[in-house]
Amino acid sequence: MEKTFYITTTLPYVNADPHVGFAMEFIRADVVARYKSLQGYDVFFNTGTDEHGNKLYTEALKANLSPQAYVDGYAEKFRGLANLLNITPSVHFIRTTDEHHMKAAQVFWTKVYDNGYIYKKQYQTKYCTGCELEKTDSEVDENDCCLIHVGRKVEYINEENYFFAYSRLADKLQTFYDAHPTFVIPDFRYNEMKAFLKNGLHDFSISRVTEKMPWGVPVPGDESQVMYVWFDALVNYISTLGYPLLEDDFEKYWVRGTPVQYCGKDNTRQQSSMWQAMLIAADLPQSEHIVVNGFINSGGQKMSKSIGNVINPYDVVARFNGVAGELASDVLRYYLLRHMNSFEDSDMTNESLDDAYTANLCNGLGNLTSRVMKMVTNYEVEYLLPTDADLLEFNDAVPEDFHTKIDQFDLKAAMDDIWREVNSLDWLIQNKEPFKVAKTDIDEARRIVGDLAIRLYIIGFLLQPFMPKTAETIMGLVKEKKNPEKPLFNRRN
RNA sequence: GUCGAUGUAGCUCAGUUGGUUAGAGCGUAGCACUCAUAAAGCUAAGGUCGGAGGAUCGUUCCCUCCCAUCGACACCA
Repeated sequence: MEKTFYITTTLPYVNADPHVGFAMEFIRADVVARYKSLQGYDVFFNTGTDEHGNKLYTEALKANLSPQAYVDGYAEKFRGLANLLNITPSVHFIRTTDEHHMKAAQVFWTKVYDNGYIYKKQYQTKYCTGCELEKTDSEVDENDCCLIHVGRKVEYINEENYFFAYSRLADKLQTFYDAHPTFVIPDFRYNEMKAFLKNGLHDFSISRVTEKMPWGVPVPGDESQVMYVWFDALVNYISTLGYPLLEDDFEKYWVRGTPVQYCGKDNTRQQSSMWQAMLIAADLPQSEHIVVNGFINSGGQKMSKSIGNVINPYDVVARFNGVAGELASDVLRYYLLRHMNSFEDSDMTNESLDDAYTANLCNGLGNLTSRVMKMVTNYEVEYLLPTDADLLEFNDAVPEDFHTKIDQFDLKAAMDDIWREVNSLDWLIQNKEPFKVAKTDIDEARRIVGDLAIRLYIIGFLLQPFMPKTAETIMGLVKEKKNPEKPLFNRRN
């Protein structure tokens, strides 16, 4: 039976331009997807956009647009990210406003309802007459006063909502956690989830009154309610696989494909607890791993428009177009993959990006390629390259633990391995001085340079999932024994 | 407040089941080479390993307390 693999990002909520934090998540998932493809897996890679809910509804009204038109505009911006970041072209892009998804969400709801995990209950919402808005618990102080209108107590409004019987799934969730010690990665996030579960689960509301907020998936059999956006959005991870159909792609990728879900740390609970409980309630198998990313700050502060430190992925790629040409997307990929911590919060600035570019791409990888290939062409060196099959195995040509690091989603550590190899090739050239040897013993020089070329090829090979275009360029040059016509990465002025 | 982390060279971080001079990359200064994108290589400067106690022959690495920073503690996609 063929090996299958499933990986998905979270679906970003489309109330703002694509954030570099999501670009990082998207790139990481892409690296794993590409890596698994190289390993011979049949890979299903999912991403998309989350497009329902109150926030988008009110924003659309403000912009004088229909909600659909409003989210259509954003969906394109997010879809464009795939091109910008050179994401593998076979990526599936699902929108929660897709007709199939909405139907799937309704079937999912019905299944959970039939299993007895959805019930109707009076729900008390908080309403600030100053803001003329409903308030959540985090938007009021301990005396139930609005944080914006200080001292003004909110009013309580009773409405009927559907609730999800989360609390009744605690035991099953606990059993699942106990049996899967690496379910959430990294483990400190898993510990948070275990503590959360231990503190006890409360049922939560999963619908809204249509009259107030119609922008959602209608609750099956009750036109007066729409699903709360969380409930509908989470179902995308399986609706993209054809759910409610349980054969074909669903069986192939969800059941057999060890589903991996990437998310940001603000999504840990939704992915690793609530969604898993929902799956149990619908009699469906759990995810295999939830991989949680940290946030990207800039200059030690959270990115925000008012501080003016927001870094837009489109701007970054545009900025490197002039010096790196079609490899510009790889510059951003390189930086986010190697210079951001694999699991914890990281800091990104244009200065550190420029430093990393100059040090490791211009002076490192790019320069190494030039110096090796120049000698290959000058001395007319011949060599035999290893096969893909050789390189996919654990062998001497591949850094120890390289594959393990990727399997554990520590992509930064794997990148560090590759650059250790770049550095050691530079050191080798300096140490063996083939350019001097060539003057007295051309055969020996060819032997040294041939070895360098093979090792450069391996660097290109290993780099494929991380920096696809750069990898392809390097492997092509070594294969064809050609000197690059121009530097891979030009220096910035 | 409760629980959990983190605090190591200018910056980003690694590290030791406790044992002679604490590591890497980037940055800085000097030397030197020419295959290469004035790149690469070598050398150097720079740290009381957050603070205070304790256990130990001995700890940055164990225990206690304190300080600082951060995260989780649910209806914020």
